[in-house]
Amino acid sequence: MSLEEKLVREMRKRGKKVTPQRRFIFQALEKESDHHPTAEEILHTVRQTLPDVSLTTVYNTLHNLVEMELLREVDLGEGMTRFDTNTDIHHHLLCKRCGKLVDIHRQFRNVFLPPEDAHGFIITSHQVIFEGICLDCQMKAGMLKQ
Amino acid sequence: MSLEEKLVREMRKRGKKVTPQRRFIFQALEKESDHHPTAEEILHTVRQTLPDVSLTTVYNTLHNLVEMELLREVDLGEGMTRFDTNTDIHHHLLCKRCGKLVDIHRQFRNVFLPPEDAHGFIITSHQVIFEGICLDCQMKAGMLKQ
DNA sequence: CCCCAAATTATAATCACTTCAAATTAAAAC
DNA sequence: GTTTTAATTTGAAGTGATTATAATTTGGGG
Ligand SMILES: [Mn+2]
Ligand SMILES: [Mn+2]
Ligand SMILES: [Zn+2]
Ligand SMILES: [Zn+2]
Repeated sequence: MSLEEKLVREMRKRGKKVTPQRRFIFQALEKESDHHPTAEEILHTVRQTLPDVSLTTVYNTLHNLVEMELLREVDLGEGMTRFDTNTDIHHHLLCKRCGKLVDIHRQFRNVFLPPEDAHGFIITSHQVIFEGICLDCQMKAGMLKQ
Repeated sequence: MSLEEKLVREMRKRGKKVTPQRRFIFQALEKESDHHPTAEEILHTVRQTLPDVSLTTVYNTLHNLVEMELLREVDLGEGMTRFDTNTDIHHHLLCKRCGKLVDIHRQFRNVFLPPEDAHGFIITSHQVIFEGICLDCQMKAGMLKQ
């Protein structure tokens, strides 16, 4: 089942309308699922086939999906929010130079806060963010030996 | 040696001027060091004794300190940047309800990316972010048994 | 005490995102 | 198929944090 089909079903299941705008946004999410797109990027992709969609609709739809827990927001202090269709637990690796963002599927069993370190918080999630310099940026900077 | 003294010394060491504005910003950072203040919070504190400082100066000074690696920016997607005078490696615990941000000084030895998972990146740092609900917010929401 | 590069300031601009109110429309009811 | 209506879409205006600009002031070396 494609992501579009899945999201259409989930919308229907919750009595939400399936508009053309939403379908194309779902398609754009599927097409760009590998690189954690921003709302603007989704808008740009959707406008290639539906030139009059508004940015507001894109934000509306993305926020709906987040609320429905079918989409995850990833915010790493770059000044804009990225969206992640992968809602499984996973972590991220960010290039400080170009902003490239890669999934890390490794588990870190060790990452757990025992009650005495939790300051009374109820802990609902955690994420690990690695930062560094990607291959392309090492290349551009002439950082590769050999 | 107080934080103010330390920062004044570091400024002098790099040939930077020590202005009254900067001194009061250093004092504000020291005073608020426990709660990861924003630029606006620093501005507010400084204005209690120096009512005419500009927000621009606060941002300038904070960014200088970040560049000098004497201050760390913490951005967790709350829409504004917080500043952290603790530049040692440590992690954070964030309340999703009220934004309270607490330091975690525990080490997670496990958190390391072996080359085969690093996608060719040179990894320069990592951070763990825990999210949850703080005691105060549990209280307000009547979530505490007993 | 002078000098001037560095720092400060007010103002305007930017940028991602949100709000709003009017126009459109999906889909349920007939 | 037609009607109905609440949900959705839309462009325009608004927000809030941060940055840019350019004129004014000043710390600190000589
Ligand atoms: Mn991801
Ligand atoms: Mn901290
Ligand atoms: Zn890169
Ligand atoms: Zn809280």
